[in-house]
Amino acid sequence: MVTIVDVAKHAGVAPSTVSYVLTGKRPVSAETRLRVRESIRLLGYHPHAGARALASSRTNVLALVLPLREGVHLPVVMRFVTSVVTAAREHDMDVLLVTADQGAAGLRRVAVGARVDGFLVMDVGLDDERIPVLRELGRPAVLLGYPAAVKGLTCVDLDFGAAGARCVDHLAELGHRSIGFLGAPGVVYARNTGFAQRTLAGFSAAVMRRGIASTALPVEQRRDAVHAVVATLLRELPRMTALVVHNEAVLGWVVDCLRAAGRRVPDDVAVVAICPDELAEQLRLTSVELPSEVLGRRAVELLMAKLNGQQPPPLTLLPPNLSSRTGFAASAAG
Amino acid sequence: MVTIVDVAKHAGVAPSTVSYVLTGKRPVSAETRLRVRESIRLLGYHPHAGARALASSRTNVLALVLPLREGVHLPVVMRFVTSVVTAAREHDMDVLLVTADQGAAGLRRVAVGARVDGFLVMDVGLDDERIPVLRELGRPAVLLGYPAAVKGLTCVDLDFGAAGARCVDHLAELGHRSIGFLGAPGVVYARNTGFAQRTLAGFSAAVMRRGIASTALPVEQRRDAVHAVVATLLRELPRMTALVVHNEAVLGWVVDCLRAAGRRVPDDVAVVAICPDELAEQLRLTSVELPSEVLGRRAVELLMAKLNGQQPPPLTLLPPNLSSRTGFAASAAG
DNA sequence: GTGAAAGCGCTAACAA
DNA sequence: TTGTTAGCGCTTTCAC
Repeated sequence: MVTIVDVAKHAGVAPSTVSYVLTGKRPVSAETRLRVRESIRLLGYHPHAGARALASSRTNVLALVLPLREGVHLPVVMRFVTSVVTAAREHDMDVLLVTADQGAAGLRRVAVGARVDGFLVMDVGLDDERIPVLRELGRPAVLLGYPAAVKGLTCVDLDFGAAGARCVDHLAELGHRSIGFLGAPGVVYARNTGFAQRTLAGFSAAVMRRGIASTALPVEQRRDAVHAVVATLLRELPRMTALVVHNEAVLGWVVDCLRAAGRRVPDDVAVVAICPDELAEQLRLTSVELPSEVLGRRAVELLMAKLNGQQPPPLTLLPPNLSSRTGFAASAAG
Repeated sequence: MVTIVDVAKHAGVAPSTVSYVLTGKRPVSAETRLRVRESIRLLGYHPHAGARALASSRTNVLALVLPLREGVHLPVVMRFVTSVVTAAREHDMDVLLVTADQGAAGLRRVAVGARVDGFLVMDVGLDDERIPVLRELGRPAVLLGYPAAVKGLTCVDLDFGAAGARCVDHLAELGHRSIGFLGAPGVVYARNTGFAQRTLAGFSAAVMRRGIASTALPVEQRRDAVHAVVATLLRELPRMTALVVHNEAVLGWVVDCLRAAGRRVPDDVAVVAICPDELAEQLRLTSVELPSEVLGRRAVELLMAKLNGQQPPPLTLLPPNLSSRTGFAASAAG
């Protein structure tokens, strides 16, 4: 194995100099730096991660804590994971996967065992049990989603409240006066999940403010359930001309069911979705983007800031971004 | 920070004894072992991963190399990831995420930097560029999917050839004499991806053997494309009474399109899918399971065997498992 | 069955 | 601007 001593000998310098060339923690003359770099390349030297971690108490690894439970849309998680890994690599960081089922013990294990420098925690609920543990561990952490009290934390999220309101505003400006809302499965609301409740709250406040008629319903991820709930909505809100859908898993079925019920989309019912752009693009629906990539990147950047001793604000909310898609509706079967 | 020395002092033994209690690499009297365990618990001791890696040249981390490119079904990847993490934890291993876009350099970096003990590589193609790199690195690796030449490697996969044949056998036994096949997007076949080609090969050989009429077509992941391809199939194979679908992303649409074309499923056209059980269950379709969980677990076990110096066989093929679902077809819209 | 002590490869304080 | 060296916390050989 090639060690730092080998490189030092080869370049005719001290081991510490090689270290400083690598970390940049102290100035090295251009000439030596070049020579050292060349030796590193020639010998194919890669610093030993463990030795580095031991000596510097920095691992250059961050823990990504994933949910993977009912109601989370897997493609969204994957997009997020990808952007986190990519952004992390740009900061010379690797990503260790911790699944939520490992729970608080898992967090403690990787933190106390000095396996990671910090945490990225996805899918944080309004009263998340992991938060006290994270506080206790005292390791830098960034949360996706946010609990009721954000003091002393660092959280990022889409501004779901604003997203719900944005959909209403858009539809209201188009003249709609009766708007339905289809949300996540009931269990998601029962679980006190921040994003679902905040979207609904934003929607409700906006329709209230404008005096628009509305009905909101949860939707399970089964085709027959979608069929039933769409029927209910059409019955309860007979003059409905627009629909906001915050449930990417059933979005396609909702459109199918509306068409099957004789409603043209978007002519009779304008559908606005809160979902990944890709999906909305595919279904040709106006939508508020679920910016997984931006969120992942931002989360990594906030974590890096904390690792560098900075104190970012407790809550970063990304403004919603509505894309109007008024082209031809893709219609096939159904 | 609590170190092994603290624990040793607290228990009144030598640091090495604590180490041996933890690793089990040499017998310790029941009495001392108990005392040490108690001290560990009391002090909340977790060994420092870096120090351990440095001293033992074992990191207890495995690298999971993920694809994340066009044509891979994200939920399947996630299921696989979950089972890998779960199985790894049962062997006291953590999982480091490496995305395929980091390429060969990424593999080299984590291997030479002694960040991981071994590799799990997903979505291996018939002529995968990462294989020579893995050979060169000499680190234990297990591949999911397999290249043309498996000599000296360790590969696991579903026996896709047998899966394709199994579908035909099942349908032939039910009396079907004209069977269609809808596969992955064209690009997947062009990329020389093992699983797609092997399924098709197994299907083709089986229909040939039985003298069954058949047509096979690739399917893109757009609704209109599905509509078109189903129309083509019904035209080309007018007496078709059964259909094998190996493309989970469009499976729902295929059923929709058949029904829209006036064919009852499964009465007029019996559909057999090769897809995750969950999806088939939801659509009430007979299917050959895509056993992500089993594959992930098996892959981890093979890797652990290699890390323990064993030499598992170069190719493990899981036999296909067909579940017949002949209950009522769920019909909603369409 | 247990202890003592020599490293593992690197970083960072101290020295020049 | 660069070199010297003492650890970081653990494993493992050697000795008892």
